[in-house]
Amino acid sequence: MSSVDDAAGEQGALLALDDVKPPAPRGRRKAALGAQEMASELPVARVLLDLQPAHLDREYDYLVPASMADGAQPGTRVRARFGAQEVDGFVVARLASSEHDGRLVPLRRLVSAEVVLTPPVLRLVRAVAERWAGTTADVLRLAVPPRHARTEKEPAPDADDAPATPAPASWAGLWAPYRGGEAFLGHVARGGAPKAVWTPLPGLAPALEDGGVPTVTHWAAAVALAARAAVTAGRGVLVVVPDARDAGRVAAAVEAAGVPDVVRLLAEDGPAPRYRAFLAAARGRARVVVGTRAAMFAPVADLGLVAVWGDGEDTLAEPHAPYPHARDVLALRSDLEQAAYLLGSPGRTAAAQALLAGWAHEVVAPREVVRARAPRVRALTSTELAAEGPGAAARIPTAAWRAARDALAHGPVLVQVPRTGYLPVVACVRCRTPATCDACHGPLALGSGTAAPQCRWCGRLAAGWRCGECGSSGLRAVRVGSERTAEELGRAFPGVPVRVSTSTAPGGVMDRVPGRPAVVVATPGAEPVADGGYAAALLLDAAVATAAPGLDGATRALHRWLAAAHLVRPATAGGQVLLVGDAAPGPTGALVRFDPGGFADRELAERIELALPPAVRVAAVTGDRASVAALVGRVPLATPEATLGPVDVEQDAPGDGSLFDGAPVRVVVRVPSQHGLELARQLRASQAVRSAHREPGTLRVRLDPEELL
DNA sequence: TCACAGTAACTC
DNA sequence: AGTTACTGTGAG
Repeated sequence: MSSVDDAAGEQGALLALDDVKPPAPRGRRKAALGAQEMASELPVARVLLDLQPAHLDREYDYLVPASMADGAQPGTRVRARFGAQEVDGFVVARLASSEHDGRLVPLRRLVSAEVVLTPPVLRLVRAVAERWAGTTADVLRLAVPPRHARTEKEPAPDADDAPATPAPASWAGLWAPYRGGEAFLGHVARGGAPKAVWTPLPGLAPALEDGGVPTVTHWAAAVALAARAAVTAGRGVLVVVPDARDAGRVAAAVEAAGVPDVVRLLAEDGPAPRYRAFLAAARGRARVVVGTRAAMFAPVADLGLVAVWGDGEDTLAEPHAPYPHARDVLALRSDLEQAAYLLGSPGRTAAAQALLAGWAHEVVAPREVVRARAPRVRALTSTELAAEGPGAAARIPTAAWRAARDALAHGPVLVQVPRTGYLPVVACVRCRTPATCDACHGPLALGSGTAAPQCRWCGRLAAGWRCGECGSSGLRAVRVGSERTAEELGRAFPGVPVRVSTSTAPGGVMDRVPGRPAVVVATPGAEPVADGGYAAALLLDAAVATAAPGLDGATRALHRWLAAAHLVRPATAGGQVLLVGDAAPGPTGALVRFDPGGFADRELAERIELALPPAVRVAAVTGDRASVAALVGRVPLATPEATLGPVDVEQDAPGDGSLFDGAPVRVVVRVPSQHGLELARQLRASQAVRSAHREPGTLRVRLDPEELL
């Protein structure tokens, strides 16, 4: 036994018996062997360790060496011995004594004296782990970014004590058209914690007097005013958005609204800027944090408002265990920290609608206001076009070409295409069997050159492809991508610039385009804002959008269409939206009426009827058959009536074939919402048993799975 | 009688 | 997870 352990052992015994005595070094022997002195005040640190196994998910007590007495405060990063290994952790409390009745071992190292895990965030982390049946360590990894030592040592930037400047006069009254809008804002300004699900009006905010900020969307300006209200009340603000572009837009709007100390927190900026922004929040310098998903855990001090923009975008769903969704994490957080909650989106998910059942208020504008601000929307379905003759069945029917041409005389035209690429999905020309890769069975796509089809999963070229069913070597397009669409539009409108805004386009995703005539081809979520608004938008391949598998296909499609429609001028200014292709009637009608709330209301009613989420709480357990059975077998709430499956699931994502040992199956456990937390607890307990017993195989437990069926 | 594998327990 | 302590059966 090492000298350190020896000393600690005696210290531990002392601690276990009576209250801690300052650990006076007793005897030459220990001093000679290098025993450490322990802190004289609060010599015990309770630590959350970064341990993977579920059954180790609890706190452990360590002795605090005298050298760390001041530094190892709650919230700091430490390293400690755990069994034979040394692991990272966070101090969560300093105590006079421990309840542990074994020996205590001293902390090994104070990694940094920076307090990075604040008490409110710790409470949130615990609540998220519980609610999504995950481990605290997993959630901590999402909540606290990796340390960047150099950034930590940087001198604090000169405190620009820029006082808040007045809000732009032209933005006054942005919330006035909404029922409950001014009330919400006032409540926030008085330091209250109202909760709102908000359907913003489309279009752009009034231009600023000083012209300092170009084209700000109405929603971003409205969010900025809400942030300003909370800051006025002396509290902090957190805004979570789907991507960096939106973060830039909101941050610019908040600054334009005269609010100082705005910080962007984006994972994609890289470790140093990310940690810098995180530290600014942790040190209380940032009063408004605008960021993407991971920012939902940002340690904003005295949080007064959390806002989530773009519910319905899949980037708000955390892809790492335990897969919490920003919408729900922030709802939880707003309750835990008595902060206001604002959920806004062009569309509305069933989950957002469910928040209106007793938790949040709906903030929407009356119909006549919506009608006055929205563009005119037409659905060019094939029945509607039947009279038109040959052009009706085309991907872009004659009526759409005509509308685009007319609109181009007045400004830019947005063309939304569901997919990037040229011909991203191809099939056998004769029997229409989808063309797949011989090597990995991934889908084949055709590029714009004359090159051979290429696998979208493994990248292999399929030169000399032949249909596995009929032997034909000819290919036909099943889907047309943004590149090919841009090419067609360029030919159709010679002299008009065609710009492509997609992740794979040469220029990437564009933030903004000028108000001059141009065709702008974009994939959903990548639409640039046009100065002055688009004269028209064409939403192509509508049927593709609503045919997406899963419960949320229609909701998602409607969201994408509305998001594009938001960028178009009002009907009174000639703005027009054309939905092209036969989509499901539900979302089509909702787009024409510009009514995501009504759609979500019907959607939720249907789910209540069918006992589908979010009307019920659902957990999906995926893995090899034996593991799934064992895990679910220990969950009392998983009664036969509450359990669906197991069903075989195919792992269709490229390259995650090795995730599970055997053929994966999935069991779905479905319980009434009020039993949701208990279900999560039971699943967590069962996973702890599983890890303690070292049951073989691989498993994934997911609450509120986004994709079902 | 000792060996070593399979297993149960523990880690502050 | 990583490690150790502890059963049990088997060859010598």
